[in-house]
Amino acid sequence: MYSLGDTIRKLREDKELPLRTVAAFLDIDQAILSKIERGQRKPTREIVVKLAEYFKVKENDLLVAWLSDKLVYEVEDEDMALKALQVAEERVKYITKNKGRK
Amino acid sequence: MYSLGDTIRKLREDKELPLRTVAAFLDIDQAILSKIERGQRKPTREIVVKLAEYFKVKENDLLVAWLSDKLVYEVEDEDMALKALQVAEERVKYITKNKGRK
DNA sequence: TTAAATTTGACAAAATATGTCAAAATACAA
DNA sequence: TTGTATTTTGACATATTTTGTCAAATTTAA
Repeated sequence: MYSLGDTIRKLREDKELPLRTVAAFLDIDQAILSKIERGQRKPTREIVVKLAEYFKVKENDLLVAWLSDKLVYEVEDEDMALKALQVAEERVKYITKNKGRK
Repeated sequence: MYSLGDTIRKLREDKELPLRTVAAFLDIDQAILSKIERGQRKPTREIVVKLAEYFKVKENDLLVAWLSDKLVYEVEDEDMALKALQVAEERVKYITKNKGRK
């Protein structure tokens, strides 16, 4: 269960590409990419989509990692983190099920 | 499974209190409280704590509703919402388990 | 030691969240 | 209906957070 940062750092290092190269493709400063890989910054959705394209991995896999990163970040210093996630899960299930109706 | 807004609206209406009164206690504009109750605005953590105090309900119950509201809001227009929540849950469990160690 | 790559931190710009206010809408009693 | 209290709405201001830029410092590897 790896964070998005760990995942893209591995993808980049396996191809032996410098931050500079990937950052240029993404059209962001390499400093940001460095921080993203180490979890100090959260990438935008757009950057995640570009990363999937660049490394030719499934966009959805990266987006799930990205979204769950944000969720973990949002609850991490709360005691009721787990409980809140479980409640949110139930609510999302309910919303999905009733989609379209009233 | 009710949202935080529904919950506090019910608490307030059961006591037949106007927005004005509760908002004054919270030290916010009644317009904000109106929007919070209808889910158009997200209250701050501080406001949620004050609401629990005011209505004499468990602070944690309200905070769980508040946090899960924020989580649902964060994922709601994403296809992979449920998947992301499940991954986040696993990650939080892992983090909690290993808390203290490095 | 050099050169390339990475990391850091101060700062700026952009985006989002939060709050204020007054007017409009609603509810409801007289 | 009218009058009054309550609630809702939306334009706007302020505050906070996020995102990005840049240059210098650090690390890595030859």
